[in-house]
Amino acid sequence: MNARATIHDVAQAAGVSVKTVSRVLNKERYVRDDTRQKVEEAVRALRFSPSIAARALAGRKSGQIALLYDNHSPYYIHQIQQGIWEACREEGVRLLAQPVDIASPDVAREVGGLIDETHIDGIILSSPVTDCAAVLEELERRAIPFVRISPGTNHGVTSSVFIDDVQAADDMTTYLINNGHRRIGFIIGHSNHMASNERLFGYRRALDRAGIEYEPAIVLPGEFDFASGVKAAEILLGMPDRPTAIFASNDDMAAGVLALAHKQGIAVPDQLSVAGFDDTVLAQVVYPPLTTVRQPTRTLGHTGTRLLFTMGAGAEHRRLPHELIERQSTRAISPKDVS
Amino acid sequence: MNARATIHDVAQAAGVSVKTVSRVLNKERYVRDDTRQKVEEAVRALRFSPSIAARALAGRKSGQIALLYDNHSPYYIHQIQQGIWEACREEGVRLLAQPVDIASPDVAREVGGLIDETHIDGIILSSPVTDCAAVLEELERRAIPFVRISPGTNHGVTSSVFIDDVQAADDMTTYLINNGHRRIGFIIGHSNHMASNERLFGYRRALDRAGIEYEPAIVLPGEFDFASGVKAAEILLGMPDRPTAIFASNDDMAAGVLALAHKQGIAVPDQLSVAGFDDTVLAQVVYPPLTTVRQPTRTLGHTGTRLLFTMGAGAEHRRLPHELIERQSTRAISPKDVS
DNA sequence: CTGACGCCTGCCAGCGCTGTCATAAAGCCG
DNA sequence: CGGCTTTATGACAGCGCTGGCAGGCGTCAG
Repeated sequence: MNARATIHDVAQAAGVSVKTVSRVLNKERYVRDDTRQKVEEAVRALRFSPSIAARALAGRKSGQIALLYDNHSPYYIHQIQQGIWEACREEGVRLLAQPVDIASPDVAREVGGLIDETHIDGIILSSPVTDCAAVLEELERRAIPFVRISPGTNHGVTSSVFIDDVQAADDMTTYLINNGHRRIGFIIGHSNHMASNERLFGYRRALDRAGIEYEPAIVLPGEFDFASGVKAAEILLGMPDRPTAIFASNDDMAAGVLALAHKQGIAVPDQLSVAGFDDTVLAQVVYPPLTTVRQPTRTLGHTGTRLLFTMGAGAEHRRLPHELIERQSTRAISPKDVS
Repeated sequence: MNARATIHDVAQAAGVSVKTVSRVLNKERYVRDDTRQKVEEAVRALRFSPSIAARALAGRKSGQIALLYDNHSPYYIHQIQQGIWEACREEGVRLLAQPVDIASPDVAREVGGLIDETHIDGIILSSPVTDCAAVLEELERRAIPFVRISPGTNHGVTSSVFIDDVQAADDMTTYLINNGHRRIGFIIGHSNHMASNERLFGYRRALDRAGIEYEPAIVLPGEFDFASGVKAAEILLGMPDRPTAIFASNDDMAAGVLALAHKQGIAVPDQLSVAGFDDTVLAQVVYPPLTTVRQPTRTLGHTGTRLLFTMGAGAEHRRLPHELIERQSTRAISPKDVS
């Protein structure tokens, strides 16, 4: 009752050899149906769960994968994680969530240590770890399968899942333009996320197409967090001729803009339109709820994990659809509204 | 270079036996200083990381602990996790974060499976898993050490960390009363969190002490999430004689109240004071920033983990201080303000 | 000088599984 | 029916580490 059951106990209970139990557990071929059933019954009766440790030691795989992240938006990584977990559960695989510091000189060693210690047989990288050269190198040296979620760079040999950040930012910018906005402030994301550049590029592309001149003065750097959104907003809203709309590269920064607008008594969306990106829970929690680009975070995690499990078939790059979500933080203006 | 280094490689490189290497790795006594240094050098040179799997299999401990959670506030568990991770890193222990569903009839089996599979040597329970009878029973049957973060019930044999929820809610209510509020709406937390009752109790205690009658009509159930905050607010703010203040049992629900107030054009804090609980990041992200009770989440996680590591010394129950954080969502009213 | 004891190190078994190989039974073909 | 392949099962070694034990050496009291 107290001591854990081992494969030997199961074998004895089922009247077969340990190897046969092992075969059943690993769904191998060449086990007669009635044998399989006997074993399965014994497993249930003894509440047997195979030791990952013993498995990892004896075999080639451990049934564990790891998620590496260095992302400061809890909502974002929470949702990614959720999707990964679901996929893992379907597959009976355990997940190790591991935060890393991609700026640290020891990242590679740490990731290497993680692999050696835990015998994980696959890794999921979330942005911005996806583009950390030291980590990628280490993973390749060890020839461990991995997939990347929202990577910024292309990579032939390994799978990835992502959305079209350029097009998404273009869509949002175009939406604002179609709503009559001509001066649209933009807050760039954290410089270590490749997506930041792509979103900026999409913004510029939409502007270009509409024949609106790009104004560097109303394009400010940010770091994907609330505080940097406030900071950028302080500059943008302090301008004598302030933009009529602000498009922030993620929801956290958009929330910062909203907060400052409230504080300064600028009505959103009546006097200022604000748009975000990601559609994390945050977008609906602030007031007014944010018009934003919905990124299917959960699905990104889920799909990425599935790709990892089916890696044998070669690298696959899957683009998932994004969606513009119109809420109450943006409004159409007529040209005469512009001061 | 490619194949992982084993303890044998290290032993050979250092010119000692594997057992001696093992002694150095485990900081055992009885190793000469120069031997220790030779070994440590070899470890560094070979970039050796001991296999957790082999350790777990051979020895009594695996150097892994798990965090069990079933909490839908990403900010909250993120911060708890943060604290735990720091403590783990100090100790060279790996953390497995595991979501569970305490309402599922299989929780116990799942937790048991986790223990069997991973050989973890300790568990941290976060609320509300802290009070899930099935889980507690399973853990006790297996005699695995665990600590509880913010448990609702007392438990002699195992350590815990918590804040005084009753006092904290009392403090906040008293603060509102001292600001002239007499009709204070209250939104209860999720019924499966013991803290919910305690906060309600603190609210009532403060009311009692001030000689204010308890009005069941303005005390509504919630579920610790944004949506339930909105729902409760719809009722409270729809009353002909609505409360002048609303105290929500956590920040997520307070954010819901804020959102509805905005939508209905009720100015916060001028026409309505709103208070939250937890002081997660969310409290500063909404507008106006929430007056709330700061719970030292990170420290709760860190302290809990330390208690787990030092469990041998017997169970310890540690109460951490809370703090009332005054921001802009509350305001004093004079009696005549009341309609 | 001897014995007792503390310090340091190495040998070996074995943790709970899977891989490899051997072997037996069953199916198939002309 | 003999020789072939396919299916089904078991024996056994060994993954990388630690626990238990044996044993050598130095120190110190008697």
